[in-house]
Amino acid sequence: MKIATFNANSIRSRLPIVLDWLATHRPDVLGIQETKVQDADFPREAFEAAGWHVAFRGEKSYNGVALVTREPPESVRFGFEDGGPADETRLVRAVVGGVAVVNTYVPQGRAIDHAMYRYKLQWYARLKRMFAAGYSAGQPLAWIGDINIAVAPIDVSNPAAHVNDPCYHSAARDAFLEVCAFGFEDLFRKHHPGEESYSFFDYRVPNAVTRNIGWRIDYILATPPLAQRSVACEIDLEPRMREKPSDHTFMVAEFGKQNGARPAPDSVPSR
DNA sequence: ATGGCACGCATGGCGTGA
Repeated sequence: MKIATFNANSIRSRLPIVLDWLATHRPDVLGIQETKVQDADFPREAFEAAGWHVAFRGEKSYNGVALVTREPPESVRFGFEDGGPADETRLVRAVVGGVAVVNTYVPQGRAIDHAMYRYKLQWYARLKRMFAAGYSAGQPLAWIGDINIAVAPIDVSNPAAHVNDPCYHSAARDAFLEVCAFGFEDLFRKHHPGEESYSFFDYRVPNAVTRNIGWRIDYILATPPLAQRSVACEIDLEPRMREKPSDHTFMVAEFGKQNGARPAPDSVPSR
């Protein structure tokens, strides 16, 4: 099984790159963030013509998430259901091949003295409650997406220069780690301890990819039953080197067969 | 790396991203 994530920075602008990547890598599920398109204009037909299922929720210009799958997904739901802002264009979840998948576009935060930063911290707290209420660390569960945190110094170039950046500030790192305490393991770091690799490269930095100046802010996180099955997790820099790239690139994790064959009874999230 | 890019928009400069 393969699970992948990609912040597209406009799915319409990135359609050729996404369709090429899907055809080459054939993931079971690809979570996309920042589709930047309202649902009526989402290029659904292009995915379906290529044989993919796609579930999406977006808005004009901003945000937007999607799940692209080889098989029809089960139990697709958008947004929080906790009485706060649903943010349906930042959170989509489903069950794919017996694995629960939560795909998020966490708010970036703008600046640590901005209201959106407080909202970002609340977002992690809401995620923690959502996982605690609807899932178990004993079930195969993946939390994927643009999570907008470099969690350790090796996850951003020149970390000392970014201590007040909303994607590296200690309060946000702590809030992210609080969600991870539910039982998530960072699969890229599991397979590449100590490696300084990034998933985002600012357009404004010349030759950022070849100079390796960027951020690792996209993640594939897994609960123990799923993490134990992971055999690889890679950042694919090739799409970031193409013409008209996103500023992020793809990450993909591969999993071996589960022990036993059938999912645990609690593998479907409860309401 | 942060003046420098790219996105979408009832566009012709602006808000946003990270």
